[in-house]
Amino acid sequence: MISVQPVPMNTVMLSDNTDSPDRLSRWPEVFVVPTFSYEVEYTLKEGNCTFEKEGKSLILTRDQKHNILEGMAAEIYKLKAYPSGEQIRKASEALVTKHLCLRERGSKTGYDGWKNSLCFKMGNYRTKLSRAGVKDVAVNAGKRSKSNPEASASRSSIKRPRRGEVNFLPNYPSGENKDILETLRLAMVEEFKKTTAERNMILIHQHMQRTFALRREEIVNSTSPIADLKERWPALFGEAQLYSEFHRITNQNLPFSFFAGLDKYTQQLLQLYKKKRTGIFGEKMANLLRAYAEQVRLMYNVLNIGVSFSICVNILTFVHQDKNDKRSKSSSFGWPTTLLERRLISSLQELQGT
DNA sequence: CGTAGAGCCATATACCGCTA
DNA sequence: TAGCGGTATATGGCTCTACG
Repeated sequence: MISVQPVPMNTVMLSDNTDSPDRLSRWPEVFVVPTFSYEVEYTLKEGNCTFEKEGKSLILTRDQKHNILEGMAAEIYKLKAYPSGEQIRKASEALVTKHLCLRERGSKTGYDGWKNSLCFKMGNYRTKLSRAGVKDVAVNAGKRSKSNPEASASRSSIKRPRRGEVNFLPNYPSGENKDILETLRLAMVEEFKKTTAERNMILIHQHMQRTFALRREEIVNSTSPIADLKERWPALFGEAQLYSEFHRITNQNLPFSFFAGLDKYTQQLLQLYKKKRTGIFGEKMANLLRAYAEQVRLMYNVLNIGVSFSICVNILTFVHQDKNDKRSKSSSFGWPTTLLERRLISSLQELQGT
């Protein structure tokens, strides 16, 4: 069972200071096609008119196609250095949806060719960026080949970007270098030698933000044991910073997404519990529901924002009713009725109704 | 106008992690 | 452990540009 200690929303959590690229959003539901060069935009505008009138697709010159692919690649790279096939498919679909004249007649979807071209383009684009020294792609480049047989094999001893790791290996923030960031790291280690009451948590949070690139570099490039990591980055193992770091890497709020995921299974959980309330299983379920309810209540109370309404209502009202049922049978469920609880249930039900 | 060089797209191949 | 899928890299072919 996780213990939720929410991160105050007025922290700097959403403003990563990680340079190049600032991946502050996850892959969108609908990919936003960028604006291309003036010449290409004009040609597309004309082409779209012709397509609407005569149904003719546009024939692009080499440079025009290059401009489109380059623009698309740059836009995709802002979101992810290594997009999945599905993500490239979505981008291609968005492209031919916005510019109907780019729809291919030969393919079933109308964008199979674009998808293929974008796949290759992303590969070439990564090579280009890697040669320019962009870290999150350069880390995987320069591996063994016919001309370079002595080099280590690709993908060996390297932590690859996982699904959801949108900020895999960011460059240092502009104006910062390793020495400056190392000084900040040491300052944090010093802070952690103080007592909890004396510790400057605001300073630690700010330093953790600034040193994100350095930390990622250490984690991605070296396979340091956890003990070393704990020694070098003690703040990382605190609950608030753990959530913040997760957010910095994936742009996702860990506790919220956990509860959102759990939300889907609430009904089944409750039905399961209703069917079997006795024995060890029933006891475990009761404990589980109580703990969830407590966490949800805590989150709602502290953050005062509406997350996971249905789970709140489902669990809290259920536990509340269940407790009353049990009481009527002179068996305490062990759940204290508080003003807060009653206020919360009614306010959640109100919100649910709106 | 012919040619060399550069840049780009696309293909082939090797390698590695993941999974059934 | 074999097969699959994803990635890096080398390279071929094409087009464009600069230059003599």
